Amino acid sequence: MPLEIRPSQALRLWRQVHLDLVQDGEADLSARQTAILLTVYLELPPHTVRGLAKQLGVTKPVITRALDTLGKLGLLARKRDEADRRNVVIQRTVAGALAVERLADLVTEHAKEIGAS
Amino acid sequence: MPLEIRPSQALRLWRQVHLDLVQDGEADLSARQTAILLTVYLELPPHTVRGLAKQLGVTKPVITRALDTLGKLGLLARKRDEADRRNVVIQRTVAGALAVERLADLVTEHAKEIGAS
DNA sequence: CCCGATCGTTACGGGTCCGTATCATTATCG
DNA sequence: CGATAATGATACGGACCCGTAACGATCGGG
Repeated sequence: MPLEIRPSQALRLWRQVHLDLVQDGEADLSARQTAILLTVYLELPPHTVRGLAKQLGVTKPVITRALDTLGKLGLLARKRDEADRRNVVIQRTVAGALAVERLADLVTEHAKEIGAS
Repeated sequence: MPLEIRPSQALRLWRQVHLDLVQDGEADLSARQTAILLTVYLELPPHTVRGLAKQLGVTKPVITRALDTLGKLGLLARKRDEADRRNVVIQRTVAGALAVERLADLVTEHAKEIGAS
């Protein structure tokens, strides 16, 4: 069964969630960083710099820098692939999992409130 | 009727929309910038720097800088308030309205696909 | 009129990020 | 072997953004 949502509801949901993220002092992630974070947490491993760059349609340095920042925030971790030492595997972290879970709660919560529009 | 969505669906929706925004070469807006943009387009005018700062729980320079960028992108416009010339009124633009509309379509479209999970 | 309050902007030092080009490291295959 | 390919990181000049503090412009009340 498809998820029914009207454009006006979609926008209100989008705004409310972003408002909460800002107000709660969460890290001010860009769309790119968010896309990377969620891809790592939702798609099956392994995740590499090259793979992410291809999926997002951006260059490799963009991914490297985003990983620098997300790593500094503790939301993701890098590990050398021992099988092929050219590769770097991007891994999840406890803090990252919590942040993603929190985002999911935020969305579902605001979705409930948005019923009547 | 409340909008029913499960956490796993919420995350998939969030990822898909962000992925589209990145892939389509849209401006890489931060959470703060998105919150400002949607607030201006969804809430009743007038919008001022001070009012936005209070709503988002950030300082005034944050709003000023975000308006610099969003203005440069053509998504918002500034105008001096002639009644009280200390104030600046933030206004919508055609390009901004289109971008917001496009975001709404993106969300509703992906919501439809996400039914079975 | 003038003095305090209010508004948005700017200055500052420091961090992040951009795209392009180049790099070192590692793997692969003739 | 050695040459080539592939991966992720780095250098670069330039742009953006941060938080704190100060600023000029404007309004309003005594």
